[in-house]
Amino acid sequence: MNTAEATERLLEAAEDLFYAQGVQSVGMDAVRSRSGVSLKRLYQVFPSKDDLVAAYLNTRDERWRRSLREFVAARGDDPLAVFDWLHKWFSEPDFRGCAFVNSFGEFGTLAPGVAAAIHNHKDEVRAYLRRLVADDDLANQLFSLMEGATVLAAIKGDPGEAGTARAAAATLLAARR
Amino acid sequence: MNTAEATERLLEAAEDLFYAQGVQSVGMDAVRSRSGVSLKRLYQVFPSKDDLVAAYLNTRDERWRRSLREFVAARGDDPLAVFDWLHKWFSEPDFRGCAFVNSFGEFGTLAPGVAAAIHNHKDEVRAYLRRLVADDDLANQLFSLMEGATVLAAIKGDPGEAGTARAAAATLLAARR
DNA sequence: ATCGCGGGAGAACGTTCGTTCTCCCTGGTG
DNA sequence: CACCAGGGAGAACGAACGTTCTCCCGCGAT
Repeated sequence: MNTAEATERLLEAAEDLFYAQGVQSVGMDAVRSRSGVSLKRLYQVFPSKDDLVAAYLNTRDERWRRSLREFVAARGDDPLAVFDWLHKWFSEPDFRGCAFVNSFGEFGTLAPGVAAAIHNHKDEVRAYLRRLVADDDLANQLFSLMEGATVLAAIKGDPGEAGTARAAAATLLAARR
Repeated sequence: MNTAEATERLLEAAEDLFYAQGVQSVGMDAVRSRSGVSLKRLYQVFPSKDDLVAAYLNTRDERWRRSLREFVAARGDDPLAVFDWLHKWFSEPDFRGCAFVNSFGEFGTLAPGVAAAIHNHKDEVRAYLRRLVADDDLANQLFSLMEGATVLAAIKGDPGEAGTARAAAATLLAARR
């Protein structure tokens, strides 16, 4: 097994485990078992758990935003499509909320690499929304709705929060015309 | 020191430490040191850390909701006052987001006592908003805005998120008239 | 004064976890 | 075939943590 494949398998295992159970309750041994990559190799690729966590967050950020971007683009960049995508996401069987918000809950401002990844993710999403609606205030309001819907859907296990936020977003969009 | 005072001091220490640093990274020794209550007494009052955590969340829930309720009542139960209260909360120097959302990030659905406390808190807040606006759909939308603003204010350290959510709430309220 | 007991301080125990080390096998090279 | 660099499996190590245990003191009852 070469380094590239080991990296890929490690990130896949880390994402599955960290997202499902939280970072702190997953040991490096669990990552080794699920990935099939030896501990020695693991520590060659990611010298510490912090490095693995940062890499997990950054790869998840990119996949998550790409999925959202492509879905919305296929709907002619309609801002309301964002909330339809949220509904789809919330309905996935292993949905457990925003990985970045959850990690913030676990680490707060303590771990610098983690905090940087969280900030970067939220900044990128906000910038995307601003491009989508071309109105910074409105974009910020939609962002708040997105985050709130995600948190509540995760806690309640109810994808319907996406519909609530969508209706609010529709009202906000209509008020700007 | 009697049991009642020990309980009070333990809960105060637990809340300070758990909220500031997260539950998992605070050991029972730290709670003992800050509270000045011996370990023996600690385990008499709270037989396990889980019990202490559940008690922490439940006392925090009650204080938090009472503070919100009283503030909004003093403004004639104006729903927008909710967001002014949020701004005040976000501006506190030790603000670190919603304790319940953070705990959800740490424990997910794993710890039953914790999960129950989280559900209870969110249900109570939602019920309060429904009483305030007498329109369930609108209440749910405002709830989403509240949660989103809280998450973003915590991550960015910016109390201004309350103003963004307030503006959105004003638009939603106006649209219902 | 003596006894007994509840409580304080903190050592101790067993487990878990991040990280490193040991041992052995493999496979390519001369 | 001899050799050795590298990697796999997992033991080992040191720290941290939840929980329990030991030891001792002080105080109320007899």
